[in-house]
Amino acid sequence: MVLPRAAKTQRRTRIQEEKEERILEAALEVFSAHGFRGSTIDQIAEVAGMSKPNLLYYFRTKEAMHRALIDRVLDTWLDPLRELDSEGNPVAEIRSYIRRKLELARDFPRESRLFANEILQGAPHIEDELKGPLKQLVDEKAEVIRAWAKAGKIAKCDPYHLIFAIWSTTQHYADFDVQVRAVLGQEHAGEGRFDDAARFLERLFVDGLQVRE
Amino acid sequence: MVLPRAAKTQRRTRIQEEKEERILEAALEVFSAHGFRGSTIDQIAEVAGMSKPNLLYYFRTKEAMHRALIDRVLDTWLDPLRELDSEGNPVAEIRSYIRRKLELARDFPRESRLFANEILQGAPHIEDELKGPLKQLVDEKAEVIRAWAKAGKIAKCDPYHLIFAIWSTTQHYADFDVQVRAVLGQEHAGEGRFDDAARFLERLFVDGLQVRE
DNA sequence: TGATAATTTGACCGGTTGGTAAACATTACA
DNA sequence: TGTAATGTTTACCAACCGGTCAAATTATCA
Repeated sequence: MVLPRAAKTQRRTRIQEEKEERILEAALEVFSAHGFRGSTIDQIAEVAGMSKPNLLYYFRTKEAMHRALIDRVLDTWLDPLRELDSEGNPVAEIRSYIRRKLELARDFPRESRLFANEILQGAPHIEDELKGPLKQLVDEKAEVIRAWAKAGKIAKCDPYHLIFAIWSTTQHYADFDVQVRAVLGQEHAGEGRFDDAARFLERLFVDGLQVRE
Repeated sequence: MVLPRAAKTQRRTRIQEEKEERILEAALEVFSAHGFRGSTIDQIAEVAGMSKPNLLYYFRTKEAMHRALIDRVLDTWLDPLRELDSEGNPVAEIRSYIRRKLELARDFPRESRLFANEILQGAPHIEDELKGPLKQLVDEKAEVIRAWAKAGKIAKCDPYHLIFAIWSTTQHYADFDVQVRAVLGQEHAGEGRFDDAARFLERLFVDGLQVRE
């Protein structure tokens, strides 16, 4: 039989799990570096150390690979925001949200670039995720922030734009890494830039959120 | 004769100027939406309303189009930073820098995305510009900011990361527009989000830069 | 107006790319 | 062990894509 393609069987075999894992790892490497259109199945196959038809045995199309990858990575990507705790100390919560996001940018830049590529080009494959789960989560957390402001625990500010500002400043160090490196030059080539960024951003946001008068 | 290709002649004809203009406008539309690799000459030709060989009469290769486009847009893109005046009032200067960058993101989102696409994928075509003119300009302006901090006119902070933060927060509204729209939802679909962003960002940075104690 | 240069186009080419078909190899399991 | 299901590979195809060429059309100007 030729068809099953890991769908008909109830239980996934050991080989299926291993190979799908290897493929998605390779797909992350390639898609995050060149975008969907700029990536080829051959490139992914080479990184995975498998033949092209073999990849297509596990994922019927290039789109299916991309989709599976996005589904897998999206949850992890949103975890830091989910952890924002309405019961905690507001300023401390936001500070550690920034730190977690920056750690993600440092440790998982490929995941960040995967989404950046996608959104930059109009989010043709993840529009539903943006308008559904993402919006829902942001709405919920924006309400938490708004409540903090109302209670006088942080300065009044637009919670949506605060979240955008935290996203953009932290992800910048993953998505625009080559620019950051180019501007900072050789002397800051190490990972120290993330510590500098953390210090700067925590100060910027924490001072900006302090209640005035 | 078949060859000239707008190079042999000393003076560019009216037709040459018009057509090159049309092509670069179309190229901006397409490259900014799909990235270099994701764009095809046919797409650009269709947007420009010209035939593919006709484009290639004015620009020998796809790369030449891209290169001409980047050269043309880069200067405009860096103008706001150039205008940062060491003689002016520090806080006012930074505030108006933010405002100008945000206006650029609102009025020229395609130009922003053009660079974002390029940098995100490792800046294969503009590495020299990043390490040369861009770094030079940023170094110069970082020194201005550092001097302001040293003179006690603004809070001490890492000037490079301050510039990165301003870049990322403002360009976010151009580069990740679909995400911003998706999260804000229908109700904020108009251009009002740029005014909200301006209010938020000016407050964030200005408060964050106020000298403490 | 006529000749020359500039511009435009349709037909085409070779390489790449996503994807398929079918033969072959390996694994799981009764 | 035998056999059916699963996994892998070779050869291949059709569409696409960057770019060329030569012929045809249009603009320029003496």
